Amino acid sequence: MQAYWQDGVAEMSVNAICQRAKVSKPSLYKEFGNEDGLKQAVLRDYHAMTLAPLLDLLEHDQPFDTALEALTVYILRDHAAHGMPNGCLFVDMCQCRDQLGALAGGQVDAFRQLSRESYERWIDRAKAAGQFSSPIPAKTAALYIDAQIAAIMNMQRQGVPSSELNKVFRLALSVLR
Amino acid sequence: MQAYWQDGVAEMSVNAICQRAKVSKPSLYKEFGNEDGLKQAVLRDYHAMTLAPLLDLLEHDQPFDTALEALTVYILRDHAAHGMPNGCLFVDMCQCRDQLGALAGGQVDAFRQLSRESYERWIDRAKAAGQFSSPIPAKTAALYIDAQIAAIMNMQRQGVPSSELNKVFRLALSVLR
DNA sequence: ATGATTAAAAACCAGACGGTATAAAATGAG
DNA sequence: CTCATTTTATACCGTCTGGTTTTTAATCAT
Repeated sequence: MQAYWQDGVAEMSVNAICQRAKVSKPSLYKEFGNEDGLKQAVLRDYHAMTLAPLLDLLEHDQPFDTALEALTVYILRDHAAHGMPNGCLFVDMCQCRDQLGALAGGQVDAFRQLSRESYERWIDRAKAAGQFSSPIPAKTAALYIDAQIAAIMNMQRQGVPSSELNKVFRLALSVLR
Repeated sequence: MQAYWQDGVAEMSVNAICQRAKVSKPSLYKEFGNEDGLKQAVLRDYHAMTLAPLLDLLEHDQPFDTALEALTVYILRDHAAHGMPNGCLFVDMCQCRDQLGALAGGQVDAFRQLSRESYERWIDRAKAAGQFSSPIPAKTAALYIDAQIAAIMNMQRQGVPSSELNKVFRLALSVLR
């Protein structure tokens, strides 16, 4: 996961993974079957570690603005300070989805749909509670949030300073308040 | 260009390009030197055809809102209706920049910087003319616009319907008015 | 029609890829 | 200690990659 996250899924070969993890190739293939299986396993771990906590923020029974601020803080948190590479492995996998096999590719699709549905339900609940007054359709807002997060992660990996990321992301989300 | 645009730069090999263009491999290498040179040439053509006209919209001496609307229309125009593949070849190349050689990679960097500078100058001019009242720094706004365009192009390639792209993009730009 | 020039087709090259078989080394039970 | 099992390292396989060489075909001025 570390290798894929840091250097990009498209850049890491199975050989390089084995070398870096100090694991023999047969061992890797016994554990994961093939490259596709490895990527799927990595993506599942990454989701549980990084994406699920984000979606979980939205499930707590808190005011929309509070949840939105929590999401903002989570997205903009300093990766390096937590020993994480910059960028988002999931966003990276979405972007090279065509290069993925059936397992990892399907997993990407599933997680993407899950995220968008979570955002949409969240917005719907906020609307029902009268905390989301704008006439933006929930589906559109969900797509919008998803796109903004991906955009920030892309910029983070490109090396845009976090002060700029802060301004851009808060600017983007200001339209939802 | 068509091949890279349609199938993704990371997916197209030199062999596949030759086959598709019905050109012999030695001819291609005589013309472009190597794969990196081919990609650079493609990117230059793509920029002249698709990116430069966009940046050119901003240079006309028209009110900020008018230019913003022209930009919106240009970004949201129907690719299929003009015989173009969905998505943006430049955005694709930015995202797999690490897989590019020195020539194409440098060209990507140059064009990216050029775009952001154009946006920034445009905002600065609008501010000076009193047509951009919000306190957003020009640099941040430039980064923001760049990110929004890339996000729309990514969604377009993912197959998000254009009606949704319209709503999302106009929502994103509404913060600049 | 012929001979020089150019382009294309095909085969070829070394290296890297994903994936596997085989042989050596480490491990654990009796 | 010994034998059976498992893990590892190494070498290997076929295929594909970017890139070249060689041979064949087409062009064209004379």
